[in-house]
Amino acid sequence: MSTERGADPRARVGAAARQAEATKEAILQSVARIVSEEGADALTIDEVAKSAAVSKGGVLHHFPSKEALLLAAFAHNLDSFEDEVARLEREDPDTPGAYTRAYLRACVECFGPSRDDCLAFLHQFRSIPSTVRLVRSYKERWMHRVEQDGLNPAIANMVRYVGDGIWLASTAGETKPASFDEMVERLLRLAGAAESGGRQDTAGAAAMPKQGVQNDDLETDGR
Amino acid sequence: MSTERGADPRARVGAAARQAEATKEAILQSVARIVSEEGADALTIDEVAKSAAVSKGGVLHHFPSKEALLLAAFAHNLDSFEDEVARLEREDPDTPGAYTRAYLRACVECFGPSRDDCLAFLHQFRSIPSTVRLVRSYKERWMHRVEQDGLNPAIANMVRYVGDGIWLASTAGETKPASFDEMVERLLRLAGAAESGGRQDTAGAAAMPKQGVQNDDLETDGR
DNA sequence: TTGGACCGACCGACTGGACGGTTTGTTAGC
DNA sequence: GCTAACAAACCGTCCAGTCGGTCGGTCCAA
Repeated sequence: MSTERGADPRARVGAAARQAEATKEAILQSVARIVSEEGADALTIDEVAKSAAVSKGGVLHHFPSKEALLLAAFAHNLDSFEDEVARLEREDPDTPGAYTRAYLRACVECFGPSRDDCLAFLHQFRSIPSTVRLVRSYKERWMHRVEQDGLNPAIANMVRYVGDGIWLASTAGETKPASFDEMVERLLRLAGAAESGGRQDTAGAAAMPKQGVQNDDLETDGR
Repeated sequence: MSTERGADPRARVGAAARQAEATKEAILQSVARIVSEEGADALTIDEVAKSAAVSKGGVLHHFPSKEALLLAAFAHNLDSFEDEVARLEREDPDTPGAYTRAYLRACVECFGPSRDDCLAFLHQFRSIPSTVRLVRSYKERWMHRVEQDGLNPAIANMVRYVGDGIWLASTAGETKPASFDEMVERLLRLAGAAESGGRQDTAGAAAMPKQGVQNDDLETDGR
């Protein structure tokens, strides 16, 4: 879990600092809960404050604007998704396509109870440039990982699109169709057979660092 | 094209009525344009009115609320997508999977210039019940068509998820990855080979009528 | 055919509420 | 006592929806 938001230079400690960190976490969880249970339109700062048992000023203290709040929550969501993919990848033997299979399995989990974590931030894609950038960097990490995965990129892309489609369906309230499991099985088999185009060079693995919330343009803490 | 919005009982004629219909069409097109070019947040009634060269009162005259306007535009969008699928299906020999292949091809077109028509109405899914119902009826029509398609439902579902994923990627501003065409080819082949579970009975084809904008709960015209 | 009654299409100023953000205060840890 | 972590009242803007009104067709009786 990447709850520690990347080594703050002026690392603070103490009871107060820990309390503040807990408050931030509560705020982010409230955002996720509201969006998933009541829809994106219900996401107001006042509502977040009430849900997190903090005042409006408290929310604005940690996240200087609603945009910053959205961005942080979005990043938090993407991070935990990537953590989950990484966890699933570790459970799978190191054959070509391991990452892609883990990615698919993580997407499938969206239909379970953890669906509440799937934030419906789509509506912000176009209007918030920083969100667009965040999604782009997320996709670049994905491409980077796929490159090392030694799988036919056409298959990897297919899996990604299916994953996005599953996510979309789940946020729209759909339930699993009868043939769902068979479909997943088929895809896993596709991603399991080393169709490959030959393993690309694996040098520079993990060369692309995870960015998390740290964005150049939008500080999420203090001023 | 289903531009004729289902036989109005008290069928009016005359120049005024035609003008009114043209105005409604202009309003709906403005909604589509604004959402695709400026994002869902920029969609205000004032903006729609300005773009359609109509007054705010004029917009509200045809669509009694913003919700009704959104619903009508969404239905309009879904309708034209289904029209496109139907057109593509007619160009494909009548083998099992014809519908599914047409569906995929229609989704692929989202990456082209017609992407502007892909309304980003997702953000309304949860908050507007009538929209949820609309999407559900749309999916039921899809299921109905797939049933007649004589294809393995797992494949059909896979294609649908990929289509949704493509749509999602396009609204997020992504471009086609290098392996895109190969992926589509693979899927088309999957949907072309009659993996089947045997053709289901074809009786009652088109038994499920298209609903279009006519909803029980939300009139879009008059008062 | 014409004139008046009627109606739908459309206009635009106005209102009331919601909501993002600011400012000023208060408390507690270091 | 200085600063971070909040609280709470407050402000300004934006925006959906209302409402009184205008204008051009349409219809029908004389």
